[in-house]
Amino acid sequence: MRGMSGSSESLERRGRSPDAGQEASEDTGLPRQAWTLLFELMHAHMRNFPALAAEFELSPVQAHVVRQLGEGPLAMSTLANYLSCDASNVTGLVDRMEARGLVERRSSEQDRRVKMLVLTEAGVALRERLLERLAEPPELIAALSDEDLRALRDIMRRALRSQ
Amino acid sequence: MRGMSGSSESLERRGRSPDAGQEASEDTGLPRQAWTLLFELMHAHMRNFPALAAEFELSPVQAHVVRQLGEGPLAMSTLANYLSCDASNVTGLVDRMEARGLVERRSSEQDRRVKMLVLTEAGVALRERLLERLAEPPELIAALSDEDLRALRDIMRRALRSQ
DNA sequence: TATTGTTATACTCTATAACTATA
DNA sequence: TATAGTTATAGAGTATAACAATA
Repeated sequence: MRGMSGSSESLERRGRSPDAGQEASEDTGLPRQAWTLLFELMHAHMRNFPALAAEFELSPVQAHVVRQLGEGPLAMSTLANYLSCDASNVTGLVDRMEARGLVERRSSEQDRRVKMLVLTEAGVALRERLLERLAEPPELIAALSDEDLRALRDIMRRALRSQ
Repeated sequence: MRGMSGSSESLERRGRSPDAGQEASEDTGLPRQAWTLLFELMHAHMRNFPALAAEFELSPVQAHVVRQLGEGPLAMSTLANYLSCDASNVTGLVDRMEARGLVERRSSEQDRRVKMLVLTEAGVALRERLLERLAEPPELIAALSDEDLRALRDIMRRALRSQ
């Protein structure tokens, strides 16, 4: 479909040799080396995201909204914030998802300017299938050894802890 | 801006406890545990990609094209392939980038149906700045210990090797 | 006055279908 | 006939600006 594309090319300016990122003292370059490779893998995968969303007849953004909307009512302004987009876009986005019966607008009783979004029953069901699909590891990951997987999992936990 | 949003929410259906992904036998769930956490970090970061592209007055897709176009002439159809989009879109995309002086169309001499894309001098200069910017590790990664960074780098190398 | 959501407008990205020029 | 790129058209996502309702 569209979106970020994958690449087998390194981000390093020096070129694409298998050990690009080995230059300079290892310690000064270490975060950059690790990040560059991680970024490459990320883009290789994100390239498939629009197609994955399309499996559920969702646009990439809609898939993301369904994913975000799991934790109960969310103000439209909060959603705009999560999506890093202008509030005006959320109106049309929610219009389309509401027309498909995935979400509902409910006026807040505390502040009548605010409209809270909730998934419909159909939305919740779709979300469960989507999350299940998203959690399927791609080949690139599934092919790693158990030792690497354990290490990767633990490193990711430590990285996300600081969030 | 827009795009994938970050989330502090786990993909696991069971919930968002710090050790979601710990359930079941560790070995059967290991790829999924590692992937779920990696996916979370990916999305947290991809959320910033449109803003990063905008630093260079590029749309996300244009930024991606600049990145891809580093290895010399590329047929428009090949670019469409890389972008996982229809060839008709590449016409407009390249029109806009050509108008900005970033790329040039050159008719192939082997097959006069084909047009090869090359970065202009300005395009090359922009690409170098962009790659430099993309290679900057985000805080989440930069904060990891050297030991974790080394392990992460090596695991990513092994994962990408199988590509 | 400030904030929430909407509307209006414009641009980019995307898909499909029909077209052209080559092969 | 088949392929590479274009054009036409339509829909989705995005930004900015102006607006109504509410705080």
